[in-house]
Amino acid sequence: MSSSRYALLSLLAREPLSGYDIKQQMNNRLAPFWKIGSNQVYPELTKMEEEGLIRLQGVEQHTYRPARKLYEITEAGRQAIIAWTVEPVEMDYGTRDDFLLKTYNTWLIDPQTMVDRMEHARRQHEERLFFYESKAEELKQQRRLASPHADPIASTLFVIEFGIRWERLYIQWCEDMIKDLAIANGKQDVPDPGPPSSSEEP
Amino acid sequence: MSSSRYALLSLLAREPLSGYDIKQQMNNRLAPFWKIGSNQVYPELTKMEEEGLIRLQGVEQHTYRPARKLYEITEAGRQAIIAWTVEPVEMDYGTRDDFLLKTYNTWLIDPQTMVDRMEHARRQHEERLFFYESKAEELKQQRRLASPHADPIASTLFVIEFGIRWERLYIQWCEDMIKDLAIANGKQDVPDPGPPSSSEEP
DNA sequence: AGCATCATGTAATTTGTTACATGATTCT
DNA sequence: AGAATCATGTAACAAATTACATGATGCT
Repeated sequence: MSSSRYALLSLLAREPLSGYDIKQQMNNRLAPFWKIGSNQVYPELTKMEEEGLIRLQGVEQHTYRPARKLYEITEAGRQAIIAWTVEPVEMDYGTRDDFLLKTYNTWLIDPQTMVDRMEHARRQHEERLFFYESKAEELKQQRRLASPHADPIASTLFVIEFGIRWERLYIQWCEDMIKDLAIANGKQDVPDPGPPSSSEEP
Repeated sequence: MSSSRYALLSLLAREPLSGYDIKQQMNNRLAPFWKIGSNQVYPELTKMEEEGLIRLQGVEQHTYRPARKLYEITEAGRQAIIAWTVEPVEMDYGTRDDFLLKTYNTWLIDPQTMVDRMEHARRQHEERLFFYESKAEELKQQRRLASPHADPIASTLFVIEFGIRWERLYIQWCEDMIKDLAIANGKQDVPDPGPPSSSEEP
């Protein structure tokens, strides 16, 4: 069974949501860790309802727009998400990141072009870092200090914290590579592998 | 077009390889960043040959076993991988990590169980860290210091360096979460992180 | 004797992506 | 006027996983 269904259940374990809500939340909370399209959300919700993991809590009808179907998790669903969460994971080696793969090809590319790409990547990750940092601030306000380990917000903060560290790492790594390439470029005995010499192409 | 084909080309840009070699190298070099099954490798090689991006360099026949088909990259292939590498990437939010998703559900789980899982994860990442570190040492010996930016080994080191930092981050994050949960778990003893504490379920 | 390695591949199935379709409302 | 938002979904396609199939050799 795909983990995507458990991503849905993980959200529904916290509060009742519609399919639309779920998609939105993926971009605001689980954001960088899980993304899913409507094509997967709606059929999966139907399936999970049939299996009794969730149930329709109610339908909001605004006359002019499609019915908003709110789902809530059932006790069976709760047990299912707990059972899955508790299963030990084997680390997957399959984290695919295009930029990393491209970095592996640095030797094929004019250094200045590569530096440009790395600065581009760095900027993207900086943006996301800011996003996470403000998200984290916001959540820290809401956290119930009483029973932190049973508080969903504390769990969200774990994940956000990971995101923050990940973005910092990415930014730092980009900067360090840029430095390395600058040194290499500086020596300029470059018998370079050819193509688009200076500023821009494709 | 899937990036997987460019993973193949990235390897073939460095040296001629067979489909089997490619699979092996994914576990020794690109390891954590790209994985692929034989079902994708062989058909993709056929397709790329038809498109003129690679060509059959030779076939080694050992009588008793299947022919070993060595492929080499063509000039068209070289241009293709360069063009792809130079294309700016838009950061993808889709990095899926089951453990991160499970962490999001910490609040549902008995803290001690969660701590056990985090220790398990930490151990896995420690193993991989050691692997990367020794890999990096090995490669640093081979690096040609003359023109570092045109040296494929230097590019590999960029990627390995990322892996090293990533594993360190993961380990540190696990440790910090464990500490947090220990505090939450509270007044109890909470022995030092080390012995796999048994008393487990599913 | 039994299992891992080398080496190619195919088949079946599940996942995931991209695009499309509808349609009133509110924001710019 | 035109775009974005809310809200459901479907269809077509692309990609990935899992399992299977073959088969000699070498290692334990």
